[in-house]
Amino acid sequence: MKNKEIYRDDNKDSRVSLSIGRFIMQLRRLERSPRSFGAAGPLTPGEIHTIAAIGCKEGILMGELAARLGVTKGAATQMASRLEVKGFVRRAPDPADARATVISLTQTGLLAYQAHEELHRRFCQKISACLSSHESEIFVDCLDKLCEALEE
Amino acid sequence: MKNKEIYRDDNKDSRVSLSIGRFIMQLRRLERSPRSFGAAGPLTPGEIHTIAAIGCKEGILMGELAARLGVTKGAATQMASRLEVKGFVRRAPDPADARATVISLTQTGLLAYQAHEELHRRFCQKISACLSSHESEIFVDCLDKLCEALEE
DNA sequence: CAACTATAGTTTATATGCTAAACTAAACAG
DNA sequence: CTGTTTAGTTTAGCATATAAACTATAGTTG
Repeated sequence: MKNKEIYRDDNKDSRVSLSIGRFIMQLRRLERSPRSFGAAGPLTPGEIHTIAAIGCKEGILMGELAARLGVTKGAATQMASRLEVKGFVRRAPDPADARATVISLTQTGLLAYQAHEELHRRFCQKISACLSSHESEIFVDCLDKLCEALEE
Repeated sequence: MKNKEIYRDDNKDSRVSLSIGRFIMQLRRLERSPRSFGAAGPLTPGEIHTIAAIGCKEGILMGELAARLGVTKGAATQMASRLEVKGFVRRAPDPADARATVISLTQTGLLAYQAHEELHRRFCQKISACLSSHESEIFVDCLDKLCEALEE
């Protein structure tokens, strides 16, 4: 009886961990492929994530961008440079602090940003179609708990 | 009233999408740092994942390894080469098919594998401590649903 | 005020983790 | 037997970072 209980616990946890593993694989798959956003031509995952982060906040500074993306300032600078060359963003000195750089989207960048937002909206709709309110709540709760657990 | 309903729906879905986003950031953070497994010295995420995939199945073929990891055969070969140089795996021709290569763990590789398994066990216990049976069930269900949705 | 420290961003070199393409040898099909 | 497919390997290149070194600016202290 007691043994059976332990068995069930183990089974439950590896079911969860298996599903998490699959979810992660799926996320990885999605994260790997360049795709088109608007009329902007193909953009790598990193590029569109950066555009999205810039589009979220008017007049973001380079250091803020780095923080938002969770990368080093060097990485953010390199990506911003690349997107500037491609015509998606503009860099300008910050009037309030001569050391700082303000990054903004060009018209092309804005198109890409908007296309990404639309995709995001579609994703949210998909979630809506899949999960009930109750499920969503529990899912968010579990995922947040998992994130906390992963902190250690 | 109807408008309010839509508002609530949007809020629900962006809660989910926000949590997923956070989860992804956390995964990224974890995926970036080499760590020690057993007495094996530091191993990159890719290395330990490959060791884990090899350890899972006795006498895995290179193509199977690639499939399991969700990468190209070329990528699998390169990683196996690297791990062979480091002494974690062995490569041998498959007796059943001269084109094929069988990959197995060395003693060092096995130590790393076992250490990773122990970590995995700890993770499962952590999940156990965090989530009730009911939560787990719903969580798994949601994850599986989202995986399917993400296929498109 | 000057000297020192901290900070923002940039640049460079390097590592990790892939992919595609080209190639070789073996297996399979007709 | 010939032609096609398949397994693995190798090479070149790309994406996405990091650390370190650097320059210029801002802040702090005496």
